[in-house]
Amino acid sequence: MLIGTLSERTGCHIETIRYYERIKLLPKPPRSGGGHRLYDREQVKRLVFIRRSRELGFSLDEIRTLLRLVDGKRYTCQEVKTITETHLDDVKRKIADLRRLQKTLATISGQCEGGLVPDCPIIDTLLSSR
Amino acid sequence: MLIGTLSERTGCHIETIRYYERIKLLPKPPRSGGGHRLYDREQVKRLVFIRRSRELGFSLDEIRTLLRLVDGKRYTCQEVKTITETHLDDVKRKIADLRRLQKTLATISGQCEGGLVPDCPIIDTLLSSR
DNA sequence: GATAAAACCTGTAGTAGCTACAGATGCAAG
DNA sequence: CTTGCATCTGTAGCTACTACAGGTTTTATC
Repeated sequence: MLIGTLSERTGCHIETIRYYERIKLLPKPPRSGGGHRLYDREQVKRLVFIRRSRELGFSLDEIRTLLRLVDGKRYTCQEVKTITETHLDDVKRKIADLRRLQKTLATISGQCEGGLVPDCPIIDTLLSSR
Repeated sequence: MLIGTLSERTGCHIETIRYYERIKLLPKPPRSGGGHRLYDREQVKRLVFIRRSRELGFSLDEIRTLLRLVDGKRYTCQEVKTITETHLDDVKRKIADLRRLQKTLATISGQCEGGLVPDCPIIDTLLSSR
């Protein structure tokens, strides 16, 4: 299987696949006589794992750790669960931060009538130190 | 006022101030005989504006636009309000995305008992293409 | 006036996670 | 044999900073 096929089957861009190889998330694949990368079904599985994890917001570093656990086959549920829950806490914190932002933005946006005058309560808010 | 003082008064790191100058968010300040940057109160105001906008999640590009409007003094409330509301929509979208993530993560984390067996429902989820 | 310490200077490289080239090959079909 | 697509390597770009290294200026103390 050539890189283009792997790309289609996983939904990862070709450049991304080569990038993952460079940073050692994917092993160096064997090559054809002309130097083209050759992949098998095992690599499809691995790349789908990576992609799925990215969709869930795991960092490449967290994914590297997960893959090491899976590769070593000596992982315990506890290790995996800990990584997941740490990440979940991150997500929760981000949501809380964004909610606060949303509130402030809605407030200052609501104060502005969108008229033609160059005296804008939004700008005023941004200019005042707090 | 030297860069260290500006830094203290605005809460921006010195490196960040120089960075903002490099990318033309801040104008090049006059220099002392020895080449040190000299700032006045006007620049404190401008930098506070930038900082406050960053805290609200505006990108440097959005801030550049806001500053251009303020600098030109020919902005209307409508222009400012549009930028703010576009940004607010962004924030709302991010919150929605993260909520979905949170749900999925909580679900898969809940399926896992955290035992010692190397058969983990989290890993299983990540390995399956959907 | 000498000296030491703090603050400042420039320029460059690193961070995350890709994406986008340029310019050179490999390979298959007509 | 040539056209055209896929692939190759290597490098630079993106956001918004941060962190040096190695040098100079300013300020404080003696």
